[in-house]
Amino acid sequence: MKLEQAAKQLEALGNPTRLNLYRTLVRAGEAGRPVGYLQETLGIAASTLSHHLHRLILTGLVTQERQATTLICRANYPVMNDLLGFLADECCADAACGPATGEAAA
Amino acid sequence: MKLEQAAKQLEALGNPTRLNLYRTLVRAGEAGRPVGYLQETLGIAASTLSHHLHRLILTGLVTQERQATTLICRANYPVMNDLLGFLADECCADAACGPATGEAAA
DNA sequence: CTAGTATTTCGATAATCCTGGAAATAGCGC
DNA sequence: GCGCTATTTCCAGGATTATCGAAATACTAG
Repeated sequence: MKLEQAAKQLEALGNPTRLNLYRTLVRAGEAGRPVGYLQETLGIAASTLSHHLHRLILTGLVTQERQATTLICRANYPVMNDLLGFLADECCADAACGPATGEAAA
Repeated sequence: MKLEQAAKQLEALGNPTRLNLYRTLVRAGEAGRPVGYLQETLGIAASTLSHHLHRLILTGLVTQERQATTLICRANYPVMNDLLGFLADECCADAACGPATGEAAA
């Protein structure tokens, strides 16, 4: 069920620490960021970061790639877009959707 | 901080029951849906529904309006759009937002 | 192989959440 | 006011989460 999947992703983003982490990665773009850098930036314990990262990876929101001893983390844009699409899905079927109405019609 | 607010809203949506509930309301559009109807549709205890509803209301995602003895619930579209905007915010600053690739902003 | 750095896993604690039943409250119609 | 339905609040139990420090693992460089 798609709803279950979406709920898991939303839950993953629904923690300030993880949301912050995820946004950092989104900002970083394709370049991604090494775990160590993230740990310093966010100022949390390495184990805590690893835990959160793991969660984001499980939901598919983030991917990792090894570069020597360093692990590079990247936001998974397609997954994010999918999630946004899921939320906006039935929204604009109704005119009340607000300013950004173009989506549904187009 | 906006991030805290966004995290709370995402957390609110990050529960299958609540996400289902919220989507039902999003689908319902401006007409909204009475609490009783939602309870039957979702098939959960009234107290549980009330609890979840309360949470969605606290985060601003849902509003309520009294109609005699019945309470009508509605999705708050502007808030939803705000949240979607927050997520997509830095995303499309990078070409990677689409199918894949693009280059890093850094 | 050895030393060294980067990252994860383990273990443990405090906090929070989800769920439902029972009781309380809100508003309507008579 | 009284009875009735709709909804919420109170209470409790079991499950999950967030966080960290310490120990273990992964990989590179020499």
